[in-house]
This record gives sequence, C-alpha cells and structure tokens, in this order.
Amino acid sequence: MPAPPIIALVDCNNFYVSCERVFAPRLEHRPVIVLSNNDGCVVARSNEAKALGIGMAVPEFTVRQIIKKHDVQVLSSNYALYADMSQRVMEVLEQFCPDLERYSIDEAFLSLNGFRSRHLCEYAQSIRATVKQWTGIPVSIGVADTKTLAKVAGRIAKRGGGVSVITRSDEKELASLSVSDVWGIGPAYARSLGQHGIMTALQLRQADNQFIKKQMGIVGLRLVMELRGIACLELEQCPVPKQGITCSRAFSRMLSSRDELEEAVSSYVTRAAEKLRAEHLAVRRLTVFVQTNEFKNVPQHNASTTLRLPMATDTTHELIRAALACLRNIYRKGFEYRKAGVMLTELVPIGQVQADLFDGQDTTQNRGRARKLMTALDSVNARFGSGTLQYASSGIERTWKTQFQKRSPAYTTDWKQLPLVG
DNA sequence: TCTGGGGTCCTAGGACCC
DNA sequence: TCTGGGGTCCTAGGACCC
Repeated sequence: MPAPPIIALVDCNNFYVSCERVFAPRLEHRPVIVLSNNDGCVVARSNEAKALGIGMAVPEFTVRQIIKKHDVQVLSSNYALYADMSQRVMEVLEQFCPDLERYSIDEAFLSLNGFRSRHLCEYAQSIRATVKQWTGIPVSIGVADTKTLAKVAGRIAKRGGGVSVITRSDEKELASLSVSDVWGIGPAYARSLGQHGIMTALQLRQADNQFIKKQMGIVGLRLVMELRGIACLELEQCPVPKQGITCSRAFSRMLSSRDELEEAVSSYVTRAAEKLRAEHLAVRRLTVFVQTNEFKNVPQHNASTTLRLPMATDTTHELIRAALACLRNIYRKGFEYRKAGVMLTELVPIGQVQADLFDGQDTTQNRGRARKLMTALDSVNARFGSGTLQYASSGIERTWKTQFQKRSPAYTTDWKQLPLVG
C-alpha cells in the first residue's frame, strides 16, 4: 500500500503586522493592529493585540477605548509591501519544496511526499527557521495527511512550538478544537451543528454522512472526509484561471451626485481593466453596483446592473463607456451612496477573442489602435507610478478617494521610500 | 374530465475563505 | 463622526425545450 500523501500548511503569523515589524522594530513586543481601506476595520492583530480582546474584522471605532488605554500601535494597510513580502516568503518555500500551492497572500500548502514521518518535524522546523532568517517573517507549520487536517495542525502549531504534525488516529488535538475553528465551518454552520450537539472537530469527524450531506451539502461531506484523513482536495500547483475581477471601494465620504459617482466608477473600471490586461484576459460581461449606508437608518438604495458586451474587450475606454451606461441605469437622485464597484466576469484569454463577423475594416483598425494605446498607457503607469496617465472621466480632485491616514512607507517597492540606515 | 417529466441553462443568493 | 475588499463554490428555482 502506498504511503498516504503528506501535506504541510505554512502560515505566516499575523502576516500584515509581521511585515510592518520587519521594517519597524519598535513595533516588537507591543500590541499592533493593521486597518483596512479607509482605516475602517481591523484586518491584522499582533498576539498582544489579540490578548487585549481586539477581534478580527471589527470596526476600528469600536475598539478605540482599548487602543487608547493600552497604547496600541495602529497602521493603515500597505498592500504593496505585503505583496512583496509574500513573494519573498514563497520563494524561500519553493527552495525547500517546489510542489507548492500558493493558497493566499500568507499561506502555502506543500507536498512533503517521500519524507519519512520521523523526519517531518525536523524538516518543518528548518523551513520555519530559514523563512524567519531570510525574510524576517515568523511562520507556523502544520503537517498531516490532508489539507483540512494540515489546517487543524496549523492551528495547534500556533498554540506554541510553531510546528505540529498530526496523524489520522490523533483524537486529542481534534477534541481540543472547536468546530468553528475548522476550515470551512463559518458562523452559520457552527450554529446549526451546535444545535445538534456537535461542538468539537472530533465530533464533526464522527458525525453521520447522511446528516452532514443534508446540513452542509457535498462541500461539508468532503470536509468531514478530509478530517478522517481521506484526501478530497488536491494540491493546486498551477494557478487556476480567474473567474472574475472586481474593483470596489467605500468612499471616504458619502456621495450623492451622479458626476462624482461617475468619477468613482470610471476609476474602478480603469483599475479593473489594468488587472485584466496584466492577466492577458478580455471580458464579455460587466456589472456595476452602488450601495447606500447599510449601517445607518437612512433611505437605502442598493442596485446593480449587468451588461453583456457585443465582443470581449480589454480596452479601458470601451469598458468605461459600458460602465457609465450601467450606472445611469441604477443611479437614483436623492440617496447618499457609500460604496460602488465594478465586476468583470466571463473572462477569456485575449488571444482567443473572436473577431465579430460584422466588424468592418475600420473596426479592425480601431482595435489595433486601441491595443497600442493600452500598451503605452500601462507601461507609462508602470514606469512612473499608477495614475500618472488616466482618463478625464475619473476626475481630477477625487475627494471621495480612499484614505490611509497611518500608512507605512513602501519600503521594498519604491526606491524613494527605502529605509535609511545610520 | 384529464393538468407530464426530464434535461439544460441561467441567475440569485448563501456560505465560506483570506 | 467612524463599519474592507476580493474571491470561490454550491444550490434552488425559473425559463425553456422536447
């Protein structure tokens, strides 16, 4: 019988906070949090901040007392820095194990097939030490037979030691883990399982298949099988093609005029189209949505509309034209809008775009010109900073733009902001 | 009077993830 | 005063067809 596959989950500890600490050692041993766009919600917490009871994803203003009382260090998020640090961590991991799935910005699954079990713990420890030494980022590593069990092991590793290896016969660890801490169990499932007396990961593993299928569908059944050590989720080494691209933001203040919403939507489409071209894709379907403030007792108008384009495109001005048409459809005067967004779906590789049968010679020439313009636009913005060249419809003043009051410098991605020594 | 059933495609909504 | 953003997958139900 072949040995079961062995999966390691490498998870960066408190990733955004750890990135900030690499460049600002004064943040060590102190409570630190990182905030989302517009400094709205807490998206990362140091262990010290967690110990103070600051929850994940809570609005900043709800923990302001704690911040003040304990001198919590507060930072705006700096995604350019985190993406760059993530890349560095992944490159170190690839040196240890080329069979790797980049699962998220701060996590990777590694296939450790072929390692004998008694060496797994040492090997994981050496990965951990090397990542810390070469990048400054602390990681935890969980090792097990399946992805879901490796996630469980990762949870255990974070309790201390940094590495945890569990086997399918281990019951103690599963019994010590709340069902809501299992990968794939969110608040809704945790509640319904709890009502049936299933409180721990071990109880979930022992639950009846039919019951699970009924409560949580096929996804839930797969999850339980994985907890039993039966692999249902493969390591995805080749990045799967993107299904959609979204760009949406809450404004820094409420907007009611159509002109301002048009600026915002234009600039979101511009960003989405840049992502599209970076992936060498074109889009057939575009959705625009607007939202009022759901947290306030004010008149609400949440609406979205979708347009199917006559032909797949990656050209910014074509997409802006389509998006503004959508916006005119859903905009209603007299509401205070808090957020808007653009979603691109039905993506196709740009090389496979079917030429429209009814396209004449003129249109073909226009497409060639548009392609050259987009290439020039992207290279100028890459060279001189994003937003150097932009469409007038995106506005000039843009007082609604997302705010980052406490952002750290782009230490690693901008020469002008390199940290100085001495 | 009698009021099918199965397949496919699409969409909206729910649940989850980081 | 102040509440993120970007994804995935599955399912139920309606429309439509034969």
